[in-house]
Amino acid sequence: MAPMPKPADAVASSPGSRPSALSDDLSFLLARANAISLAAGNAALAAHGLKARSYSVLLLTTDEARPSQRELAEYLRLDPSQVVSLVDDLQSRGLVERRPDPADRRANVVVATDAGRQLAAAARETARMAEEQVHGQLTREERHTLTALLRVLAFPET
Amino acid sequence: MAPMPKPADAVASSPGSRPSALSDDLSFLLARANAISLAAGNAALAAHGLKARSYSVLLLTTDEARPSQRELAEYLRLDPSQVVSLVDDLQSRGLVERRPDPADRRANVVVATDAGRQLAAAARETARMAEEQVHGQLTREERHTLTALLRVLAFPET
DNA sequence: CCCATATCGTTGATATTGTCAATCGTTTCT
DNA sequence: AGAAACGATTGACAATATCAACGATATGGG
Repeated sequence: MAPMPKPADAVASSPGSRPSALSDDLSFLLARANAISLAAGNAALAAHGLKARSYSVLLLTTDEARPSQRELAEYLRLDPSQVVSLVDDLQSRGLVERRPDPADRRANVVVATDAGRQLAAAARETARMAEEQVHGQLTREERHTLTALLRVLAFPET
Repeated sequence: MAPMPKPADAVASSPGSRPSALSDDLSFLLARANAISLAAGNAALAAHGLKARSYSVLLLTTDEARPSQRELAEYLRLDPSQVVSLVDDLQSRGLVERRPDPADRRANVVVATDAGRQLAAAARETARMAEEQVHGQLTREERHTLTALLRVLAFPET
């Protein structure tokens, strides 16, 4: 059982093939991998009239947690005003509803409608397949490792 | 020697603490981790009058590989027209030069000036420290693993 | 209880970034 | 040589990000 995946390295010096200045920079790799993943996701979700953004909002509103807009903004790292637009759009399509938070009348709880849940389920399937293609080079175990490591960066303790 | 880092999972059901719908979605974690990393990088690099974008361009032009603008665009996943703007900016500040590619008169090779190299070195230090803060939760070995895995996603074979 | 202060959602203005088509000069293919 | 492809550039436009301000509530201290 190999602890270190070690996927085909030895990138040392194919001359001129790939600039090396950033090739081991975690931030850069993060940016590039994200760009690729995002492009694939958007392309796939377009079939449902969604983008990565609207998809993630929709999916979160199917959750038990019943997030408020502020919570959505924080979780997705968006400005609250962007969440307004996203929810406006989803709501206008009948996929989502704004409900007053009984505990705090300033806040809106956003919750998916039946249609929203239905679309979310379909889109989730599509997204899953798109990811499969993007992450296909990794074994299941590698993906688990990657997920765990990314979670540390994505949700820092301090 | 623990093969799997396994950083504090069991996120099963702390009620209301964190929406779970996306918490194990690789694409989402990628996006969020990148957003955090990018924000930290931009904040740090601002001290040098740079952003993540301009920094990465500048850094690549200090490389031996002497990238053309097209190569920069491809590597950074930018539209060629965006590279024009970035190089324009750096050039107007005397950090970078456009040189005709002797092998192809259509192409420009972009190369850092002495001032550019000097700034790049300083900025690199700054960036390194900023990353240290972002990735501080990971051990050195975990970072290596993460880098290797991300490289597979960032530079797919097929 | 009342006031000062903070929060949530919203709007609007503005900047930054992303995307696309068209063009010029050059290269490549046949 | 001529046709097609390519690199850089420009310009137009869409999408996204960032910020300040506001009305409606909440909250905490006096």
